[in-house]
Amino acid sequence: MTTTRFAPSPTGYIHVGNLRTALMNYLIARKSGGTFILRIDDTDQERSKEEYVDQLKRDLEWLGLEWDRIERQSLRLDRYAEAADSLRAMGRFYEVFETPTELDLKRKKQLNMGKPPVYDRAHLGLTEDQKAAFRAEGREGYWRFKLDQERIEWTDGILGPISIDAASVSDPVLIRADGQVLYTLASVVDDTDMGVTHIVRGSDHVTNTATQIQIIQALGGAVPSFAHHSLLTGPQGEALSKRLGALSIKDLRAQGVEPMALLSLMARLGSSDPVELRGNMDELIEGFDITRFGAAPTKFDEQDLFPLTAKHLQTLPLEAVSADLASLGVPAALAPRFWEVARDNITTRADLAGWWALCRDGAAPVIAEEDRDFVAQALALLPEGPFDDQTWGQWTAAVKEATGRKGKGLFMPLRLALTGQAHGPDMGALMPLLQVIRARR
RNA sequence: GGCCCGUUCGUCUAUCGGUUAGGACGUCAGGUUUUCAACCUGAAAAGAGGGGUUCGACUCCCCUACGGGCUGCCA
Repeated sequence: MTTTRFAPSPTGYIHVGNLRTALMNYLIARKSGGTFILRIDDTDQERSKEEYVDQLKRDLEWLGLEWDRIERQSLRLDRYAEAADSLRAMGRFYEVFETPTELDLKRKKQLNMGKPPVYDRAHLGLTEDQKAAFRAEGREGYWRFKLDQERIEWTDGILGPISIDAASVSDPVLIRADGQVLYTLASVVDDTDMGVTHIVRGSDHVTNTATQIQIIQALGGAVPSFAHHSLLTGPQGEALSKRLGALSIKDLRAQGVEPMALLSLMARLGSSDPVELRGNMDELIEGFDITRFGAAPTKFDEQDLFPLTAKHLQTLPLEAVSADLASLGVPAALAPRFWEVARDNITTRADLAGWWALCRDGAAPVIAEEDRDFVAQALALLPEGPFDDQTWGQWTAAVKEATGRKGKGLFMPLRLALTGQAHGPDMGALMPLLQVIRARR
């Protein structure tokens, strides 16, 4: 039974990078008929906010990533305490008293001497008397996990064989002086308890994985299979973290990006499979393969979302946009034709407003100097409204007859005069919707 | 500084020693369409640099450069 999880910490809005992780885990679970858990990693009480939890759920719902189970770490504190006790009992946990300032100084010294900045285990064998002395100074102890200093190896689902020497990593702090359980421990306990079998996360967790494997083993859990995807960078290869604020799911949604466009891109970007618009979640699941992803950092350009959004909108039936049309004030009787005409010419739903304004109010005509006479002559031949399906064909035929113009030289000036734009819907279909011809006067 | 990963067309990438280095997106050019778009066809476009190993290297090894990550009493 495959079980995956998405474990965001609610300290901000989720962004495209988070989505990529969430989606991969979701697709793996769905592909195998397994379970997808949404786990709120809210052990950090100071930074976690309920507002972010709510928005996170809204984002996932909007995207259609349904979770089978939801968990919150803040509700599982006693489980972490039990795990800590058993680590203490087996001698893998030790209490230390260095202050952040002392640790910082130590690291700087090590760096200056050209040594790796790894915790030196100075407080590893502290006696009870020594601990009491530190406490007498007003210090509070916190707890580190004692790593076995051997090479830790695993076969990563994306990176392939990875080998990290535990000696190059500091013994991780798992419980803070104030008693707060840290991510490294909470995550491992949860993954084990919840039966998580596959973990896909960003490659920023690679080193964590090494230490977590040892913790899982110490606790007697089964080591899940890990896959670390590359991190997204901006179009120039710059770290995306600087712009992540602007790339929240919430904001992309506000910009008019459609869920399937976003999902289609994120399920393929960085893989060797082509990015192609998928119509629904099932197709996405069908076409997903984690082994196709590469280890190199992946450039992400949010502009790529818009062509996909446009393409997606073109596939939508009237029902999918009728609410949008109604709120624009498009009469129900005109809605089917309007959607037919407009849908090939919009990037986002918001663009509908412009086309409707054109139909309702007409457009400021654009008439080139050399076409002035031609357009005037043509307008004289344009019948009074309302127009129908035949109007454009009959009118242009008459204009052709009268002026001798044909092809682009015939049509483009008329398009510009009527719509003010060189690009736009099929004129024949648009004519019946045009209620005002401003070029006429 | 240390550790881990990476570097092939503009972009995402294929190639598990021998290929005209392939595809997708984008770009450009034609074509089709009495207009726009769509569509069809075609084209341009790539192995970071230097050493090895080998009959032969994009592919294996080493070095350098560059990019990303980690190096927290954050996640």
